[in-house]
Amino acid sequence: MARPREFDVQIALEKAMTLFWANGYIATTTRDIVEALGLGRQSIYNAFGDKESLFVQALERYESSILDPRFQELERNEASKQEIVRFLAFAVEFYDLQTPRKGCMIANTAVEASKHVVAAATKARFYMKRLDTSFRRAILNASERSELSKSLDITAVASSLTCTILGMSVASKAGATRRELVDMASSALGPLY
Amino acid sequence: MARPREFDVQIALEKAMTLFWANGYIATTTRDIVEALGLGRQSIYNAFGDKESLFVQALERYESSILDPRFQELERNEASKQEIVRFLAFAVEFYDLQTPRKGCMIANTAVEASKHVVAAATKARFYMKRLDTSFRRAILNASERSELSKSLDITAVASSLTCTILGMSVASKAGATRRELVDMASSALGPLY
DNA sequence: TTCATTATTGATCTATCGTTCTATTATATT
DNA sequence: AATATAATAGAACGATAGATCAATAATGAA
Repeated sequence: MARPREFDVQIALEKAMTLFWANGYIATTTRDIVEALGLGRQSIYNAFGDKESLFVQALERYESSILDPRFQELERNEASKQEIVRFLAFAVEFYDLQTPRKGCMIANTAVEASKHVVAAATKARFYMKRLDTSFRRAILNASERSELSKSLDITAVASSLTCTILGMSVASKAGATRRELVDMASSALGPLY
Repeated sequence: MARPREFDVQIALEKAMTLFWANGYIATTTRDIVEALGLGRQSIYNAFGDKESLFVQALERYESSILDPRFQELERNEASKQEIVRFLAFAVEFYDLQTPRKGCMIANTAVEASKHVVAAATKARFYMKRLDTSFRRAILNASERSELSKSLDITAVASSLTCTILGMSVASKAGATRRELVDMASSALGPLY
């Protein structure tokens, strides 16, 4: 009935995600996008709508392709101490190995884009809640298995771990060494031992 | 010999600082600046140079008027546990009471502007180092006074406190409650007790 | 085969970006 | 009082922002 699309929408979205992730929402121009995606302007507008809409879709792509896989273990019902440790260990790898350092796209978004893109503010808030909730659940499980000290303030530790993940994102962009990132993570895990 | 300036440079810089702090470097337009400062374009260019130069001066103003006073206690040679606790307590107030939440200007800069303003990247790196160094020194003092557990990894705890300060900045912008900020701070202080 | 529909291409739109120019105004020194 | 100097106000600059238009190409359904 109509002419078929010649490019893969998911691949294009992946490229847009990488671009926004590295450069932020505001600093990324539609010219940058056209160039990075290797497509015509109109094709991009047809497929994704305007810049803000593309950005939101790129954010969602980040959630599904980057975040979700990493949350999978931590969000299991039986997740416990080990899953928290593994999550933090992964965060260290994730942040350290980026070249250039891009940090966490959602954390970046909270800082940079939440004023201009309503959905970005919502997603940032939700991401923080997601971190907190899953950490909390895992700590609770560990506590029930008597793996932890009785006096542990579960709520506080969950908040602290969430804070650590966000802080590592900023620190990595500010040039933290791998060693520093490792220390941040391991020290935040202290209360669990 | 020449016509005197009609406005106070420091007051104008303060206004520019607040604007950049709230909206970031890229998203702040020269129109916004002209409007916020209540001055003519040319007067601003005369006094501060171009946008990037004004931004750097605003950053330096932030350091001297916001950061330095808060670092004063923590950076004393004899600073110890109490100064760390007070620093964190202040950070909670600082982040929580902002309306709207602006976080830390340097942390924001690390995320948003370090790609576009070389001086911003440098300052962010330096700020992180400054946090780390002063925390480390204070922990060392506390350790020498036998206020801490012998087995404490001083380097790791310093990194962790630094990470917490940065993380709280992001968290506060993402809508963290006061309670959450308090928990982040107090949990990061755990190793000191 | 025709036709409605959508993709593609690239030119083009208006608005706004950061910056500069021009003309005028106000002061300190001579 | 005259003059050199810098501040001020506002128009204007070229460049670029995000977005759209117009023309052409390619498909499936009738």
